[in-house]
Amino acid sequence: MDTSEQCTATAGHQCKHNRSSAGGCANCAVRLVSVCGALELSELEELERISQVTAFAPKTMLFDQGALANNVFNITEGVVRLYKSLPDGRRQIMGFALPGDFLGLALMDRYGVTAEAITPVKVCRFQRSAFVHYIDDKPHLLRRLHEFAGHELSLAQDQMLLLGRKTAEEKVAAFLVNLQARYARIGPMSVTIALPMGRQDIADYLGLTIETVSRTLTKLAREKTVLIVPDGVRLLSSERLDHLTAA
Amino acid sequence: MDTSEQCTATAGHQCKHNRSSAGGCANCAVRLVSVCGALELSELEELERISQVTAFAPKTMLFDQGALANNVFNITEGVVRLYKSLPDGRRQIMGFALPGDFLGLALMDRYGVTAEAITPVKVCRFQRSAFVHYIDDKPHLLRRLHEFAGHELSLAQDQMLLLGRKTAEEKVAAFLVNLQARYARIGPMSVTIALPMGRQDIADYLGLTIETVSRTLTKLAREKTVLIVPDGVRLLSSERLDHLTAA
DNA sequence: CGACTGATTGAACCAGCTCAACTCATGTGG
DNA sequence: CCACATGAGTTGAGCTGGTTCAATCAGTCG
Repeated sequence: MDTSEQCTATAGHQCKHNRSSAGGCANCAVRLVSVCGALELSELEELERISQVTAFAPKTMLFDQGALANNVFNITEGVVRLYKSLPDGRRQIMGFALPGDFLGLALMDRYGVTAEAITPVKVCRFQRSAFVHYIDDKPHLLRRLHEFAGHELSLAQDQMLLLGRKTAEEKVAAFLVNLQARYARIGPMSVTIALPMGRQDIADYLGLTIETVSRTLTKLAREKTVLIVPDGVRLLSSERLDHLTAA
Repeated sequence: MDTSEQCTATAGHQCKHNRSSAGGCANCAVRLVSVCGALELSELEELERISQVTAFAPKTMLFDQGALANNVFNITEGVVRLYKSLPDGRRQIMGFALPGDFLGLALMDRYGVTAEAITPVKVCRFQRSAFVHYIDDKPHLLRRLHEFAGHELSLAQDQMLLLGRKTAEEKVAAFLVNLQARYARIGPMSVTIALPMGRQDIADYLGLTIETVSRTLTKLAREKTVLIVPDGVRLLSSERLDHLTAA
């Protein structure tokens, strides 16, 4: 597997200040839902100067568990999986990062997880040192980062409850409902949920095996709770799903 | 069960400015490992003015999942369990808070978990609004809070890996080793680990049943990896435990 | 002493896992 | 255009780690 970053020193010039959606941060589609939403236009320009738009192909690594955290990232397009691995290959996916999500929130000196692109991904990348310095005299941005961290922590606790105490069916239902809600934050509300990640990723996120995920989805489809479509799922009975999710 | 707070409006006068270890914050045993460690002496005095030392008896509730987060807490003595419950009674303990730990770190408007004293507990309690105001012009304290939140998040991720992918034996071993490390931060390093929480609490923390926890401890004891003592465990083979924890 | 609470142990069970076969696209090169 | 890999997903059949249910044990308190 290609584990190198795209658009590094050798390729950086291709990307710098070359925003995907022309107009830079001010026109960024995910600005308001991202940490940048806390910034004034003048501050945005300053931030833009230390940012670097970078693209990652599917299955390439943004950063590796345990490596020095030289960069922090704001995702603008695509989906990233964040995971920890055990020496024998067991893997737990901590979450799927979507556009608007910030990677490196904790600002710690080493990455706690590995991040890999699932789809083609675009990010705003910042040198951590530059970003930390930028924050220094912007307590409102630090507050925003802290809010995001608090939200992450809350999600992590929900996930602990899920992993420790829920059944396979409840896990899969919660996964679908939560993903729907997250998509709704960055795009139109829809009952058709794209699943860019494979079944193995879903399994490693829910603490199940790929077979159990497959069987559970089939079961939900048999009872007309969902309809399985190519690369996604349509939620037919939110009622049933909500019941499974809450319980 | 008594779910009322000790030392509230009716009893507050008994506690206010009546530090357990005389001398107030400046002499606080856990100050340096707590969020207060980031403060100057003059700032400490100001903080002390908005704090209220409060005691909780075992099995009393500090706050309830979903309630308005009117207070934040800094634990100075005792052990607190933090958990989420499902409507049918299933419970997941998110963590055990020890002296030096801060509750309400995320500063969100509602508590995400329930907090209950396991042992007799003493805390410094702050009105959240007063605490947030106090922070306003102290970015170094906010940075400290953010560091703590990042650490919490990292622990939560370790716990997700544990819950999703580890065996009962690995879970119990990790629990003991981690608890040993946390005790060592606030007291002398020791191979004898107090277990103030019951087996059911350990089970609900590790995503197991009480019987499996008991059987696993018995197994570790049979093979001389640990020695079970009243209200605790002595770690006999850190080597074996570390091996189980890493794997 | 009896009553109660927490912990341990045993035995049967089962949700989810393992192993294996099969399906269904998608791709590829002869 | 077809033969044939290749990879992701599904399905089946049997197994097992951990649960469930139940009995026993060990303190502790009144």
